[in-house]
Amino acid sequence: MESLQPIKRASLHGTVVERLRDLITEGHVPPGEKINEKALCEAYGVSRTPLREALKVLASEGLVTLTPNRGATVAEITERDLDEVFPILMALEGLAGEAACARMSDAAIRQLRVLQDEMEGHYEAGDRAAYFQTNQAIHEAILEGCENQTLIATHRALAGRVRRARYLANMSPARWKQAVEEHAAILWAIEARDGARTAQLLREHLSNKRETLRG
Amino acid sequence: MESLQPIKRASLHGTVVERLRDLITEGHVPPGEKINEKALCEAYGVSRTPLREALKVLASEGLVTLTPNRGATVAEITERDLDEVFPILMALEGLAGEAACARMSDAAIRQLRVLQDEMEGHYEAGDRAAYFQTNQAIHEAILEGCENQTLIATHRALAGRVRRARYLANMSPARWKQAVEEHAAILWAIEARDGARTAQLLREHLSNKRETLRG
DNA sequence: ATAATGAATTTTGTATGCAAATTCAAATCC
DNA sequence: GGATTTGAATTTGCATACAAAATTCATTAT
Repeated sequence: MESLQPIKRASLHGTVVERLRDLITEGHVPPGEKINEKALCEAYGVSRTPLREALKVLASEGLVTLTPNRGATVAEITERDLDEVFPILMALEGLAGEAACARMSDAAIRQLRVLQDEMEGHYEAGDRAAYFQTNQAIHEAILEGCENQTLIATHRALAGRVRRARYLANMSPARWKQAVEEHAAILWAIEARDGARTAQLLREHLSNKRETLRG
Repeated sequence: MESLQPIKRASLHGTVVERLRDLITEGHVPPGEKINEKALCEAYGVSRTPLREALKVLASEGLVTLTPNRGATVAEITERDLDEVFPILMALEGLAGEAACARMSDAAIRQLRVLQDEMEGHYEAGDRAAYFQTNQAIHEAILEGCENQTLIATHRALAGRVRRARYLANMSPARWKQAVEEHAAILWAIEARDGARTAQLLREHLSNKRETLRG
């Protein structure tokens, strides 16, 4: 019975963390931008205490930079950061893909196929925003498939840091086509439950993604 | 000139984060233990504000559990947590070992040899505490060697969660001997700058470590 | 004796207050 | 005119205050 579930009382600081995290990872606040506590407090209608707690958490996630006595800024993403993060994402997604092949239900894999078809539709239509979103959903679904909450959380934190960079990057038509094909191959490997191949393809896919982001 | 370096003004909450993190990862506070804010405030001589900010950060690192309106407890480590964390640590340390082989200076590798000899000395002497500490230092030195700050930070956060478990586990004499031998092999691979082999050996070493913790 | 009730106490979550540091700009000097 | 100084206005960091929730504990009812 749903009515017997514990009522989720969202704490203010928790809500603020989520709102701010979305704001930053979705790219609505440019990197390097100063975060004014007072202004944000008024915008959200909360006092400085929960806001500052949220900023500390986001700083530990690497989304904001805290400078003593100077407050918070949205963290910048350097080329070096991308060089650091992508090898880790490759390792993590490879690991997740391998586990997902072993653990995902057939139904979950069919759902992945639905997403893939949907994404190919966005590609055909040339809808970059929708493509990007479905792409994101596919990567997350594979991660969910590994059923390792720690891996999911670790990946999410790192992926969040570079999501903005991926938003901004506009792929060439050739690269876009290639990316869709890579995704198709990944899905075949998953449907065949070939863990090693899935891992390998995911790593290559991410490696290529890194190259398209290179400035 | 040292006198011209910026004076590092440690923020209170940052200091509290470090102190509390050590307290928990070193196992001085048992998992599940309730964290009383008032008591900790008095012990550290700080007010609740910086302490609570620190707790939020540690919660996002997975070291403490925050329950709405009920405060903080030291996070428990379940077998399932270990099953989740170790595969990730294997992937991360493998990645770090591979990079370290390519990037570490000869001097740094010689320093690693010093640590290895030191650790073998502790093994001969049967000094588990000292062995554990040097062991830790070796793993950290390899991580440092990869020169990937993001990888170092990600690894540190995950390793911190299971450090307590490793403290508690007492290896059998046979397993202890094997662990020392594994470390020797890892160092040979690093000295030969054989990245692939180093990665492989590190993953196996961690996999074995996981097995000794089981039960 | 045990369980249930509810008032007193403690603890938590958020807001506010205050001192120190930083920023910005007008005023000063070269 | 441009650089430098100085002081008011912000802004930050920490402490404290207060309301809501949870816990404790004595009291009552079964």
